[in-house]
Amino acid sequence: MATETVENYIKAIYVLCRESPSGEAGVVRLAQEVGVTKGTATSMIKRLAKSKLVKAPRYSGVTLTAMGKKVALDVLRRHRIIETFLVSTLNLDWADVHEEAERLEHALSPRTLDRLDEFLGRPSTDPHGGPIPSASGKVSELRGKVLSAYVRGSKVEIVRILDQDRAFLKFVAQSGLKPGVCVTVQALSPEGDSITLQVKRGKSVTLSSNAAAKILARLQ
Amino acid sequence: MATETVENYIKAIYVLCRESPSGEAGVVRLAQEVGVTKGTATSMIKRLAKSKLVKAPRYSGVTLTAMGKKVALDVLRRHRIIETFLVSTLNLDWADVHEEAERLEHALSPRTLDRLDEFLGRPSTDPHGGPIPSASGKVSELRGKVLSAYVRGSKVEIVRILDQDRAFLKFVAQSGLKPGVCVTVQALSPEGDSITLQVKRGKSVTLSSNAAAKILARLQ
DNA sequence: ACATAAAGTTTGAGTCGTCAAACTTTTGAA
DNA sequence: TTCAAAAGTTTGACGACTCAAACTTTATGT
Repeated sequence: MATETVENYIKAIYVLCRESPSGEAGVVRLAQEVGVTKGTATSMIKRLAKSKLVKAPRYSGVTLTAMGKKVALDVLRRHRIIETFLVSTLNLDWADVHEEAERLEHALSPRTLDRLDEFLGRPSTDPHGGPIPSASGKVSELRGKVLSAYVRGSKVEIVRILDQDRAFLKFVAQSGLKPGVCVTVQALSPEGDSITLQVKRGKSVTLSSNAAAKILARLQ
Repeated sequence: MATETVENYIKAIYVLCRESPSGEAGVVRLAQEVGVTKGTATSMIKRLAKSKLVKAPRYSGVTLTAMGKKVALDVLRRHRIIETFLVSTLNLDWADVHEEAERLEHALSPRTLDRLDEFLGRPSTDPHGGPIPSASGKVSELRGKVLSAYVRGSKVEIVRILDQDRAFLKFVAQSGLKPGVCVTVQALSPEGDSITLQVKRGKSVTLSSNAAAKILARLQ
């Protein structure tokens, strides 16, 4: 069984690979994500490579093996089910649950996880719109484009928030941009590098394109 | 903050002190409880003593300091609230929840614990009848005597199961001796070293006095 | 193209929690 | 009372995970 630390590295590598265009995770970013120095990350990567969880050519990017991916999806499943529980059953703040789930995800037996999943009604996404991998390790990455990719006048539904940073989530919730909400692209300002959304009549929000790139939406 | 391992030792010491007549925990029993060798237990006790969580005169029994007791009650509170959740909300088997809670109890933030407690309706005991310490660290040890202490004909209510062993709990549940159930002492056999209880009309159970000493009950 | 910054690796050391085995103290039964 | 067994302690070693700092390789900007 993978240790808690190993699970954390694997999960971080998975996330980094997803969001990097090359599909590889860098050591420095990984170290930062896990909260260790780069030397530590390097030596852990070596161990992971030895146990066939990652591929890591020297002085190059890290990628998960099939085995590694399986572990990652398993951890992610636990993480997202717990987040869902914390928000929808215990009414914890949307922005706070990430760190809490981070700790709980390593302590759940498969049986308990399944009961929890059942109790929640087998949800398909977590509160941030992140898809919950199935028990057999399948994820349906939600179709949907980054907010900044739409043109003026588009009516779109928020589908997912990609960034788990507390402050950002707090802002997003404040602005009423939770998954499921429908908004209209009111203005695009290339000079101002920003996008303005109408959330409902009379209420609109302006985001930097950078921020808008962390929010996924789909037409209609 | 006490590490997970430290919390486990402290909790075990608390439990052993409760159940030993001298009020002290022995190293061998402690090691057994925590699942390590006695040498390991000794060295951990030293560390605990250094951080003022236990008193441990050389070659003598271990006891908790006020600080240690506070930690113990905090862990116990988490443990019992989680057990309650697992049984009453997730419908996990009565006999299985102990080990599960054992892992989860170290991963809950105070805020989440309180929400969980609220969700459960602020229960005062766990599914085995163990009292749940208050957030401020108070326990009301349930009044009630060991089953083997009653005389023939007594009508008593099961109050608590002291042993957390899976097989024993399984047997107890099977026999219908959960906390809250009323039974009558039908027979006492000093020769057979056993006690027979009538659980309901037509159903009776026989226990060794040893087993009966692990079940607490109170009159009427 | 080449200097240098950034990314990645290595080394040496430390902490935590553990074990096995040798050792010492206490205890209890003959 | 005495001496073996039980309880407790010490020692030396190990694996997992970490750091700081020195080092090497790769990428980049002028």
